[in-house]
Amino acid sequence: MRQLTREELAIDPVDAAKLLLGCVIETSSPQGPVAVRLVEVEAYRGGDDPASHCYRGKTPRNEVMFGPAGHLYVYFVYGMHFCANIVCLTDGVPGAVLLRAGEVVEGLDLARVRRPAARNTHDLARGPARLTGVLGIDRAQNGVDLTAPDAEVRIYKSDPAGEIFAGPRVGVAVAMDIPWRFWIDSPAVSAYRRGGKRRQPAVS
DNA sequence: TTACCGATTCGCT
DNA sequence: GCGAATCGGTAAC
Repeated sequence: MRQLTREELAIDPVDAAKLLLGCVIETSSPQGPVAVRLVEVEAYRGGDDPASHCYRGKTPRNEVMFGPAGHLYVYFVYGMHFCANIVCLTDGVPGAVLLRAGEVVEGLDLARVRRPAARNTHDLARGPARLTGVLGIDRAQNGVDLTAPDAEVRIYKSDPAGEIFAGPRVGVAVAMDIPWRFWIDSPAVSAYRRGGKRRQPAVS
């Protein structure tokens, strides 16, 4: 298992999303390491993607997405959760891959301590905010270079992902016809929810 | 300056 | 299956 390089991640977000499936993201902390094998991701691309945070241009919040590929972009949602993205800037077009779900492969005990609400092992990192939860990622890790050998958060290439499935992104109302969500077979893949209104209205 | 709402999760029914 | 918790960015006034 070797660390991914910045060059490998400086590609189109859709290709980066497929590349990252099956890869392992690991965090170091005083309490110990936790590593997660990615089983579900989503691609976001600036310019032509209205759902992307960088669609409307550079702001202090999203400036990391306009920087070098291979860095971590962390943002705060719903007043209580963090979501993590891997930047994959190409040809000046900002893009990122949202880490949606994974399987804990190292630091299981610490992961359980960080997420006591999880019913079982597969629930620990099933969902973007849960994934940042087990890894201990918050605003402090925004902008970390995942390709640096001594970074507190790192990304490793692991076994080939196998068959890759695709579908519309979760919680996103626009571009529903474009399958920018990718996952591999795993019990840790999160449940699909349609975007737009709070909840999908009953079809009657 | 203010109001609205989101790349969500959890607990209760 | 449904609604609350909770706050920063964005757009409108």
